[in-house]
Amino acid sequence: MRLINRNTDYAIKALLHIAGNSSGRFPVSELSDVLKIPHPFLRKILQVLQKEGILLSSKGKGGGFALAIPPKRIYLTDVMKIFQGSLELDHCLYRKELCPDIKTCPLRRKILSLEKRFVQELASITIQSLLDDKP
Amino acid sequence: MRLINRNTDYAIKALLHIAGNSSGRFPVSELSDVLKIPHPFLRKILQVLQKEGILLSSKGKGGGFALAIPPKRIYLTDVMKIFQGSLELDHCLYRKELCPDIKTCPLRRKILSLEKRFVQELASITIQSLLDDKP
DNA sequence: GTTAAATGATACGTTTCGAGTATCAAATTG
DNA sequence: CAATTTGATACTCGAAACGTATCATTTAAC
Ligand code: FES
Ligand code: FES
Repeated sequence: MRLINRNTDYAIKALLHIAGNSSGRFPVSELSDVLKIPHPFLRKILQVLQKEGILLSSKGKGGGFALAIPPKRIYLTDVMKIFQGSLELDHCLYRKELCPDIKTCPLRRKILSLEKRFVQELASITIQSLLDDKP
Repeated sequence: MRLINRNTDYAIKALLHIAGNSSGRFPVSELSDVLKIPHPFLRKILQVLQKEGILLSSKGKGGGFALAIPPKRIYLTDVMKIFQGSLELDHCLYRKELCPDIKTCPLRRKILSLEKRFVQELASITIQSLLDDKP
């Protein structure tokens, strides 16, 4: 099962690098170098994080990206939502509204309850907590 | 997030139908009719379940599929493994063996522990337990 | 002010994979 | 034999994931 896609993973890695090194601005060139992520791809990702208010950016020489909010307030689930959409563990193939079985589907009830707890646990992970875990 | 794909879902629905109606053999034609699943697609799915020892099959007139083992012993996670591969919530994009960060990746540890509990809970679901839930 | 280095915006290409179809062969029943 | 069923397997199609390319804009340093 794919829990986390590349966009999210790269985003988290970039955020960890920025949060873990308190210099001012990090240009994409530095990040893509250190993290071995294709430059234009990472750039697109960071631009999204900027639009979403997680990163600040400045153009021109000496520019780059910096955190817009403290690592404690950057949640893994936020990043996942940005790059992967809803976190619901959608077992149902049809769009929920259209599913002919939604009333009777026995899988649905079971999974909804498991889902809730799982997402709650996921939601406790922040950039800060990931940093704290590092050796 | 896609927890369950179409193969798995269709497989579960077919298994529920078979388990819930104690006639002898269920030809694909009947199942695909009742469950509104394209005939050749469902057929392929049931053939896999047969190979995996979950269904019995017999050819020819009056043939079809029947459970090979009791509903209590058919686990959702077994079906998921068959059609979706490993249940690991693989956050890592690279194949595990090749991932350059596998030692240091802070996401990995966090997610592995959440994963364990989640899969354990999933693993409690069987065809029988789904049947019992039905109204 | 010119130039180099950076991001903003956005369009495009490529690969992968999920979902479903098509076909022929083999078995079973009557 | 004829009809009905599964076995095996190759193929198509479309969407989504993944990644590239390009041009415009801003900024700092010289
Ligand atoms: S198949 Fe749609 S809710 Fe279960
Ligand atoms: S990125 Fe490979 S283990 Fe985390």
